[in-house]
Amino acid sequence: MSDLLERLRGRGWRMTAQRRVVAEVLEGDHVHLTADEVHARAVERLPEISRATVYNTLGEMVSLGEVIEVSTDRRAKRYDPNAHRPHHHLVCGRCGAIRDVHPSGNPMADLPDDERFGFTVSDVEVTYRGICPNCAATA
Amino acid sequence: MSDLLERLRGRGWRMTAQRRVVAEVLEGDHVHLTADEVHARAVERLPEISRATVYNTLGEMVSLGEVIEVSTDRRAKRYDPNAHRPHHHLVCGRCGAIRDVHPSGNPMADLPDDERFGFTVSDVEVTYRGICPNCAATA
DNA sequence: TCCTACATTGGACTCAATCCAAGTCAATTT
DNA sequence: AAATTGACTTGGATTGAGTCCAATGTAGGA
Ligand SMILES: [Mn+2]
Ligand SMILES: [Mn+2]
Ligand SMILES: [Zn+2]
Ligand SMILES: [Zn+2]
Repeated sequence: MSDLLERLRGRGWRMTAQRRVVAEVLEGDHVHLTADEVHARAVERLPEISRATVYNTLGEMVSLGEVIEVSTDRRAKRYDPNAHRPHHHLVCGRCGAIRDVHPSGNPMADLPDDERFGFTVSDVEVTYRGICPNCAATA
Repeated sequence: MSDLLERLRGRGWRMTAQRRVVAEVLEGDHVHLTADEVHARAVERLPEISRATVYNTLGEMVSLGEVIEVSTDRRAKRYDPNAHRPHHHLVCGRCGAIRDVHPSGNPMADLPDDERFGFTVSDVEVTYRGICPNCAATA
């Protein structure tokens, strides 16, 4: 049963078939689907669901903090249900595979005061890039 | 005289008025202009320059490694002539101001082997987010 | 069961970027 | 200096991701 769905229900959401399938599609670890991928999988369960609703639902999940948006390239945004454990991303430059990673240390502490230009720094986002073992094998 | 322009000339580029003004617009530190901003400034010097040429020229500078593309948000890409000293970015979430920063330490060393999933990691990109002093003052 | 505020829908629209065929021109050759 | 030619430039059409909207449908409370 959907962990994400349970949390959303608990927030007093009006539950609809559309929202249910979107939440169900986002189950799992290392899930980073585009809106169109979410839509394609949702359609398998609920053929009449529209792209607009998928966008609406994902957008609401994001503003509720239950899903995060990930932009590792300039293509479509990806939607990540792993919102409750802060993490960064490791991306394969060949096939686009994305893994959640948890670096040791705090990258924010690595920014010296004299490199802050008077900014109040509140967040840091780290993207590691490389080649995944699968692509390395099929070199 | 343009440092960037000198490097491009040295690579055997056919020199045109259009390429010259694009290179000149990209002079300076902490420069992170969008293609449209580059175009607007280029038009002041060469009124008939087209958007397509600005895109072409920026794209070539990028593939020559003389300019880097920066995507700190989902809006237009930004073009950064500071390609020869690796750096990261500090971004104001309110006004979009971008500063070049050089964190101490090597963020790539912060990714433990058991968090690499067999990837060959070749690059890391860090974006610090916060509020700039200007925006903090006009809170 | 009825009501209505909220949710869904398809299509039009935006924005950044790319593509293209036709025209232009920088640099080499004669 | 003129001719040549392949690279460069141009405006407009096209694409891709996402947003907006007015009309329609419906979940959940009364
Ligand atoms: Mn993730
Ligand atoms: Mn920069
Ligand atoms: Zn791969
Ligand atoms: Zn600011």
